Amino acid sequence: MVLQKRLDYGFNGYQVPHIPRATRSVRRRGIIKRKADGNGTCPFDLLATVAGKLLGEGESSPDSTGSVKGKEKGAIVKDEKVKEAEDKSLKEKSYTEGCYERGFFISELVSQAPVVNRSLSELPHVQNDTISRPASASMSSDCSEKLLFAKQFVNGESSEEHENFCSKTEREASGCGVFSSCTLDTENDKQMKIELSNKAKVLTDKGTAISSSKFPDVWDKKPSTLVTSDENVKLSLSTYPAPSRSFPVIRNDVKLAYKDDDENSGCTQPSTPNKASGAAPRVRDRPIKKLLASKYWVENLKSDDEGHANSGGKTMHVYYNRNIGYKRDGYKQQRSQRDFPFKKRKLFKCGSFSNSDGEMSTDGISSSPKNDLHGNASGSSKASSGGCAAVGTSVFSGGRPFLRPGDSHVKFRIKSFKVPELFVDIPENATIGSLKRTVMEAVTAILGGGLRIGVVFQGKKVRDDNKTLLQTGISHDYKLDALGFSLEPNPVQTSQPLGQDCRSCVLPYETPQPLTSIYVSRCPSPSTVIHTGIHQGRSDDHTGTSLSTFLESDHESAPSPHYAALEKISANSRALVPLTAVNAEALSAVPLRKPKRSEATQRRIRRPFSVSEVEALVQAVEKLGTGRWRDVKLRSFDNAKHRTYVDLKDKWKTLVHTARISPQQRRGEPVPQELLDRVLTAHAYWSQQQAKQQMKQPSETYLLL
DNA sequence: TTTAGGG
DNA sequence: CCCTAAA
Repeated sequence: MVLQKRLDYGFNGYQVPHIPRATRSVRRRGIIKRKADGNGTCPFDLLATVAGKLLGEGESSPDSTGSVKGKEKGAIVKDEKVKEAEDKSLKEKSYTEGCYERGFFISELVSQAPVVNRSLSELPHVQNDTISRPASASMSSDCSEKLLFAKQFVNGESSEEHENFCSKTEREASGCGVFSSCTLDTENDKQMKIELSNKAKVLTDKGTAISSSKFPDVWDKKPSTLVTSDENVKLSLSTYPAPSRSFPVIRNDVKLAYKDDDENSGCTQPSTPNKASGAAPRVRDRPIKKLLASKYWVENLKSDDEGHANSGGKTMHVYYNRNIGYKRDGYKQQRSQRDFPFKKRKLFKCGSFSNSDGEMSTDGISSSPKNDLHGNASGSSKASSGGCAAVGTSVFSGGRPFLRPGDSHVKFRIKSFKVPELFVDIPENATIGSLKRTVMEAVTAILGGGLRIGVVFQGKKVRDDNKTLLQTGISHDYKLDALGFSLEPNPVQTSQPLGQDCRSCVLPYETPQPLTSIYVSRCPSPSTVIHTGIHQGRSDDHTGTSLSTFLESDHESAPSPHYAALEKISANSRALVPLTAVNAEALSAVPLRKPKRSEATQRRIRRPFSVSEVEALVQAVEKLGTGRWRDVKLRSFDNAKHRTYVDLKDKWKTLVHTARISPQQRRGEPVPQELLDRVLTAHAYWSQQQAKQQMKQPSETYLLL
């Protein structure tokens, strides 16, 4: 759906602002302190990385021409259309074969209609396919959960690969996995879809593309390739919806993570390929590294991939099951264990907010990260027995309240925030750079807007904002009860973009469901940290989602790379931390709430106007003129609840501006020149009309006087 | 509530 | 997009 439309418009290029407006705003508001320069210094590069892999993998693609397209926008589409058919078939074939070769099960499902909002949980195995439509191949195994999973969507078809790290049996036997924490978010159909296009090339090779250690190579060799079609690659970075029986799930976060491992793997944008070697990497990799637990992690991650992608690989499967030491490969297993210590330590570093890099301004909140990672034994067991109905979004808290000598303050420590599912829909010919920015924007949007904090205490959601902590039961002396916070989308509903054709619509949180979860741990009284809390999920009022149970322990189990990956991703969400964490730190009267903005006045998420919307706007304005935004709204955006007349007015303002600047300076999804021309024409016309009125009015009044 | 503009 | 003065 998306693609077609775009093709119709015949443009291809896409430029993303270096620093998304939204980001700046957010930062300005103090939500995000860290600067996100389009240079790859931002933590979100991690995400981008995944895409990078996908893109780089296409070496063997049939339609790979090996050349790199220029930067010109538009005009590239024509030929592409012609080629599309054959390319498609080729790819399809290629992909299919690949899947079969690997013993994947391929299913075809057709969902022409944009079923974006479909509950993922409805179709455990094809959740994302639904979104992409036509032919999608989905691999699945007996194991209903996919711990790892990555996919590639091309031309509506999607190639994906799911990797299971455990079998049903395993899961059952082990009860709850220890890594529920790895879940970014599950049972959440909230997704973010981003679209943009660029010139970098992507290969739609087989599903294999995504996994396996060969990435680095491919990547390095071909930072960017060529594509002939305007296909989109969709990356779904999210947790797999937990089955009814929900188990902790680990997603392909891992994949995101490992890529950056290669110090110099060219996660760099096409334009800066050489940065790979030398000191340069530091600039970019550093942040990533911080997030990434360590190389060890990476290794493991890779291993995982290999192990699954290549059946014969000598990789190990890392299971994060504390109860059962399942091993498929002794060697690897050993290695994994060997690395544990490191991982743990590293994990702390990256997971803890105490990173003193100051970038996230979350310092000071946590003082003893290490302890935090080590769950309290009793707490752990308790947790596991609590039945992990892990739905994904859950919150925990644990630990003992920090008792202060004089007063009765409660300190909270939020261990981590998780970023909800992120859905990226990007043309194959998009550049890595734009992909990065896109993901960045997506994440920023999630973090910066439409979120509110939910508080769960003792398994119940605390809705009364006016209650005091004490009244609620949260006091400095409460036992091991869990206190949780959850990030939930604002009640603000989003409507579907104009009509059916939400081509490049950003699918924000259409439904109010918890987006993220936060792990909180009570600030440890001195050295004891317990962050194993269990909360029986309870349905949230209108959100219909439940805060699920979550358990976490790190005693025997080594932190999983997934976790690390998650942490990395989560790191970004640290942007959110300040709100709560800082408060806690400040230890103001009410540690949990930020009276002003955090709760009620959430900044709306950014929703770039699609071309279709622009067209509608232009058309309306041409007819109604400027200055009648309400009418414009009613006329063309009546059912786009998220577009207010002020928005339309603002959009028009920017459109006029856009039309006046050189194409090179434009950002975001390119607007057809034709439309821009109309904008200028209409603007000129109505300005003139207005001027006439101005001229007329004074005289009239004058005459009247 | 709408407009109109600056931020 | 947000915030607001004005209308």
